Amino acid sequence: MSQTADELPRVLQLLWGLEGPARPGPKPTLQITDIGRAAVRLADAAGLGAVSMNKVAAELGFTTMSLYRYVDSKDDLYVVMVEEAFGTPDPVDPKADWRARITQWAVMVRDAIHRHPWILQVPVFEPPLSPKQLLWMEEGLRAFEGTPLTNPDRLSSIVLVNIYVRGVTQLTANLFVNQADKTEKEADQLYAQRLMMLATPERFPAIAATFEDGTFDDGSDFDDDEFEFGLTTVLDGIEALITRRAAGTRR
Amino acid sequence: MSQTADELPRVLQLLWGLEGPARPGPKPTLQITDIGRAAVRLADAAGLGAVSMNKVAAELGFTTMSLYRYVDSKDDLYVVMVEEAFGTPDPVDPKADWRARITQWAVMVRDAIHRHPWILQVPVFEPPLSPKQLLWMEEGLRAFEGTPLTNPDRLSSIVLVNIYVRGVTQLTANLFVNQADKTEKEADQLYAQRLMMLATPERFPAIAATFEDGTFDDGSDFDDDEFEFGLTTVLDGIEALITRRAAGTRR
DNA sequence: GCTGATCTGTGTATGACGCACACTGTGTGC
DNA sequence: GCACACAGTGTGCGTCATACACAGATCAGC
Repeated sequence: MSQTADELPRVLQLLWGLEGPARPGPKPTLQITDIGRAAVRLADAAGLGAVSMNKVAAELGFTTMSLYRYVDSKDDLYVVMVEEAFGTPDPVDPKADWRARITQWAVMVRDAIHRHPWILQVPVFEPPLSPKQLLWMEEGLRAFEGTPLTNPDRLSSIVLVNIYVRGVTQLTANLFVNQADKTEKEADQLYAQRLMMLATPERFPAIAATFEDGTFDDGSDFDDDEFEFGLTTVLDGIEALITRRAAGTRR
Repeated sequence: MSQTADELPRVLQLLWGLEGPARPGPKPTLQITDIGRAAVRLADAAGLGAVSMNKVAAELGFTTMSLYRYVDSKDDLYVVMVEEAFGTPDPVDPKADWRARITQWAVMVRDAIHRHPWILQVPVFEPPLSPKQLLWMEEGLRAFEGTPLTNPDRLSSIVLVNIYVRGVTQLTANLFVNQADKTEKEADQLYAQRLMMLATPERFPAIAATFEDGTFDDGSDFDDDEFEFGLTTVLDGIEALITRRAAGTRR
């Protein structure tokens, strides 16, 4: 039933600073954050594909296998990288209303991803348990303080916002994760060209109708517009729930 | 400016059936869908990690390198796999209202992912251009017929729904993608235990408050509830937009 | 029906990768 | 002062994506 610290995966123990009692033998030279930082440096410079145990170790002046003293697998390395890349969230403005607070939180998440676009390529196997990820979650939940939302409501809502931000950022940012030899604009134009060639009005009337009036090639900031559109929509949905809860409705 | 078929990546040419003029030399033995089906079989049986060029080729009785006659890279193989895995969407019910239609569409997407959970692990580099992906998009757009939403509204909305379904399914389904040696329930319980151990009320009051009243261990169908909660919220947000558009507001 | 261009599928090879394992030397707690 | 647990090393294995040269098959054009 109860759970003790030493049953945790080693990575989580290290990230949470849960050292066991003092033991004989040499002390570790590295800190897990050193490894994370080195890996993040590589990923920022050349994408997630450039991160290998070998390269990270070399970056630190160690051998490949030494990393396995800190990290049980490459997936664990990813956990450390994400932890490092997201960093600590700024506290949401306590004086603002919930919409402004959630927006602030969503923008922070998006900015973090923009700083480290490879985050979206990291394969996810488990829900987060690392300290900074939980801090982000905590901060997100706090943004709903003062609303009539129940605790499960708040959890589901912040999860929804998080899902949205990740998803839309993946959609709008994946092109500049890609290769550096194409600008985002060029990639967009190429896509629009191909889409209009393939999605013929006969077989795909709705798609064709959507794109024929130049939705794609207006110069406006498509990414920001799309981000705001979806966020507004999600917030409107949450607002509807808040209204219902304020009226005392259960469903 | 204009785009011709032969500038398309080979995979797209094959998926769209855009054969060039007849040329000398032997005709291909395989069809691109054969490759997709074989790869999907492997992924369904043992996860995306079990898909290698080698194994797919062996499954078909060919050599590894033969696949490169059809597919330029492993990423292209992924495209073919996703195309095969999603299949053709059922048409949405034209008599239902837009909420029912979108819900139907969202459930279809979710079901497809549930049938092939590895879909969520496939790295995404480009927006989709394959025929069946466009068919899903077309069908989603058609679900908004009869609403006062503009074409860009509809595109953004269906993108939002798609983002949501993928995201929430990843969150609720990633555990059964994982290893077969843990049931989903066990994994959930382990997670809840660890979360309650790590997210102490002093440092993480909001998280602790959310989980202390047993949000996680009620036996109810957490996945379905969460899916419905978010979808309802998203649809409520879109409904707010529809109301605004019906009132003739531009913003 | 011949011919030659051209394509399909094969065989071999390469460099990178994650990681298992046995080992060495070190420095700490007793 | 000493034993020994542990940090970091070196080597090696199996797997992977994919480059490249090649052999044989096959069809278009004459």
